[in-house]
Amino acid sequence: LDPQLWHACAGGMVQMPPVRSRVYYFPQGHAEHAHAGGAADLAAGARPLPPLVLCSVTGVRFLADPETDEVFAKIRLVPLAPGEVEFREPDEFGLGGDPADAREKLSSFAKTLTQSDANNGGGFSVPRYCAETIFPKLDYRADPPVQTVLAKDVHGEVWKFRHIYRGTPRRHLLTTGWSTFVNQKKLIAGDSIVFLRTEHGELCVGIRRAKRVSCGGMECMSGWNAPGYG
Amino acid sequence: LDPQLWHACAGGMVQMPPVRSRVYYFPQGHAEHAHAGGAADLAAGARPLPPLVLCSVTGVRFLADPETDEVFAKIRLVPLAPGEVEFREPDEFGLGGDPADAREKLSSFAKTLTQSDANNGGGFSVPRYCAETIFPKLDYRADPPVQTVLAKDVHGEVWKFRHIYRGTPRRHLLTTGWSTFVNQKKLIAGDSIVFLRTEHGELCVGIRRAKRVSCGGMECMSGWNAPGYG
DNA sequence: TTGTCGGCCGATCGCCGACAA
DNA sequence: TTGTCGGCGATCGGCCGACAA
Repeated sequence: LDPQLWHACAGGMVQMPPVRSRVYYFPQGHAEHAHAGGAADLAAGARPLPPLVLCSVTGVRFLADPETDEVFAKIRLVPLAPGEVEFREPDEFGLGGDPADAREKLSSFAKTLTQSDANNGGGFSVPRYCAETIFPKLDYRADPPVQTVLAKDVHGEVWKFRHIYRGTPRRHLLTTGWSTFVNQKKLIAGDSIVFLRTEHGELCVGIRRAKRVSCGGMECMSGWNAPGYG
Repeated sequence: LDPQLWHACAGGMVQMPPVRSRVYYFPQGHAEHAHAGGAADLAAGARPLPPLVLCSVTGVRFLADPETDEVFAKIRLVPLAPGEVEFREPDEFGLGGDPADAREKLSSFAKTLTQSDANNGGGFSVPRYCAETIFPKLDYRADPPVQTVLAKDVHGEVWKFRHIYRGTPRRHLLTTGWSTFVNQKKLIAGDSIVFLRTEHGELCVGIRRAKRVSCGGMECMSGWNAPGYG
C-alpha cells in the first residue's frame, strides 16, 4: 500500500514514527485499547510491567482492511537496554519536517459525503478545488466537458467514473460509476472520500468511514436522520 | 430444526439411525471423507485403528448450514466393549417402518428448478400436484384465483409468495416474492426446492442444491448451458 | 460554490397469455 | 400438464438543470 495514499486516508492528525526512531511504548494503554477493560491480564503477571518502555522502531507496515478499506499500521518495536537510553530530538528523523508532507497536502483532497452524494439516486458533487488540482485536466472546449476518470483504491483495484462539468451554474460531478462505488464500498452520508494524485500522476481513491452509532438495531450516523426542530 | 423438514430436504435416500440403535463406525472412511486424501494422519498413529467399530448412537442432531441452508446431522457415537456385542435387527428400532415416513411422502414435494423458474424474469411454475396437496386450499371461485402463501424455511424465517392460478391452459404459479427468494438463497437452475406441509398444517420450504461443477472460473451446472446440437 | 430537489427518460423487473413439447 | 417465449406495463436508477443556501 502506497504510504502517501495511506496517510491521505488516515488524515493529517496521524503521524507515524520513522524506522530507527525511538518511541515510548505504554503497555497498559496498549492493553486497554486492544481489548477494552481486559487489562487485568497484564496486571496479573508475576513481574509487574513498567508503565513505559523506551523502544526502537525497527519496522512500519502500512496496511488496509480488505473488507472496509480502513487503514492501519503494524509497527515493530524492540525495547532498548537502560544503557542505550539517550535523548534525541524526533525532528532529527524528519518527523515534523517531512518534505512529503507538504507535497501530500497539495495533491490530496478529502470530502465528507453529503446525503445527495450517498443517495443512490445520483452522483457525486466534486468540489471545484478537487477537480482542478487532483483530477486529470478537463478539456473545457467540449460542451459539456466530459472525461473518464480512473482511480485506484487501497487494494490496487481500479474504479471508473464519468466526470462531467455541467449545470447552471456549472459544477463538477461524478455520475456513471459513482453509485457502483458507493454500493460496493457501502458508503453512507458522513463517510469521507479521499482523492490523491501521486507523484507519478496516478489518481488514487481512499475512504474514511465515520464513527457509527447504533440506533436500536439500525446503523446510522449521529446527527443525521434527526429532524431539526425550530 | 423440524426433523420432517430436515428429511424432506435431505431426500428419500437419506436414512438416519435412531437413538440407542447400534451402527458400525468406519474410521478410515470418515477420515477420507472429512479431508479428502488426508487419511495418513490416522494411519501414522502408534496403535492402528480397527477397520470398523461397533457403536451405540447416543444422540442425533438435525442441523442446517446458516449460509446455504444445506442440511446435515451431528451423530454422537459411543463405542461398545466387545462383550456388549449382540446382533439386533435395525427394524426393531423402526428404521424401515417409520410411520412418519409414509406421512412425509404424502405431504412433501420437491421440484428441480427449470431455467424459467430460476430466471429473474419471472415466477415459479408450481406442479399441480404440489399446489393441490401441499399448498393451502385455493378459492377457485375468484377470477383469477389468488392467495398469499407463507412458508417457513429451515431457520424459521417466513417467506411470502403470491400464489395465482391463471393462464390458458390454467396453471399454478408463484409470482411476487419468488424472485426475492431466489436471489436471497442464490438458487440457480438445477437446484431443487422442497415444499412440506407439517402435521400442524404449517407450510415449510427447503432447498437442495445441485452439485456445482466449475467451468473455467464460472460456476455452472453440468448439462445446463450446453447448446443441443441436432 | 455546491447541496437538494423535481422532472424525465431509459433500463430493468416482473406479470401476463400464447404456444408447443 | 408445464417449460419457454415475447409483449408490455410498472417501477426504479440515474442524469439533468433549477434554485437557494
